[in-house]
Amino acid sequence: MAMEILDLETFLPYRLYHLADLVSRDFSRLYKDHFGLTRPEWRVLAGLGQHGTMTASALGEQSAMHKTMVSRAVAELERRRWLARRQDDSDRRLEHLTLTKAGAEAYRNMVPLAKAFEQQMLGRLTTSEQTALTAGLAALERKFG
Amino acid sequence: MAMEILDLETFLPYRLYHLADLVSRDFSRLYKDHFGLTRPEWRVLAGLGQHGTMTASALGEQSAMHKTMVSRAVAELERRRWLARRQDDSDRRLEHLTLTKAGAEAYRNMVPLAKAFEQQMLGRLTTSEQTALTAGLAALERKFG
DNA sequence: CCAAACTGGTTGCATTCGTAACTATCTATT
DNA sequence: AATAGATAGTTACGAATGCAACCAGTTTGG
Repeated sequence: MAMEILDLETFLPYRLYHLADLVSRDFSRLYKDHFGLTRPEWRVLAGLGQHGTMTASALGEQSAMHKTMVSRAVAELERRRWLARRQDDSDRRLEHLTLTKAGAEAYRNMVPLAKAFEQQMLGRLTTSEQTALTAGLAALERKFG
Repeated sequence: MAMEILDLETFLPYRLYHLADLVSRDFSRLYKDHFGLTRPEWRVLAGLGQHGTMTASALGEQSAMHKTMVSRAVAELERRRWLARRQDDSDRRLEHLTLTKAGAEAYRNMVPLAKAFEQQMLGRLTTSEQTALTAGLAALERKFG
């Protein structure tokens, strides 16, 4: 077969996707097994924990989620009483979302686990590998994001 | 709120996933719009184009796909007459898959598009950024894959 | 040999997710 | 004001995916 070949293993989009899938699958056990959260729910929790109060659209922008996913994740976390909604006074389309005590508590428990996961991940790399990785990702983000 | 904060934007699993999602979504237009393929179908095409003849399990391993996805993608490509199955003589559970003329033709058309995409992606980065990126990804792959 | 365990591949079912259409509200133009 | 166009968020539906159960064929150990 005298045709030009594409080597899948070294093809950048494939490598990225595959790695992200592996890591994400691994990480998801943290919030799935320990807290029974889906990925969108975890992201909403993370967003509100980090920023205090946000609207659904702001959440969507910050964590790169489609508004339908935000909507469903918020509904579920509200059902659990992990967050509360408050209507905006001047614009009644807007809802300000905040973690409840229980939600903040869950966030507080989650953060060290997440950081430990990341550390364990980076810990497997040498310092120069870590630098290369973050520099490379940052470069891609600058051009893509 | 005096709690430890996790910064989502710089959290490695999130960054990886988000970038991969952006790139993959962008790249998928190539095989979706031009050839009407799904991602699993594209990967099967790529695997067979690269390796000539493979079994379904080999495809699954090479391209990190669940065997159900391989099975469905193979069925669809067979329906299109882009690949053909041949039973193994000594082990009748095995099927050897090969691209047909039409499948090879599609592959031949696809490869330059994929390479151009990758080049365009890398082209936005400086040489040292490219080196950093591939080194960083390779390091992660060594420890994770 | 023959039952038990294993492997390649398919199918049914439940979950996840994205697109598009919808409701309600707000803004801008006239 | 009144209407047209935008925006926040929800919902309904379809497509993609994963898990588990399954079938057919093969290997292994008594």
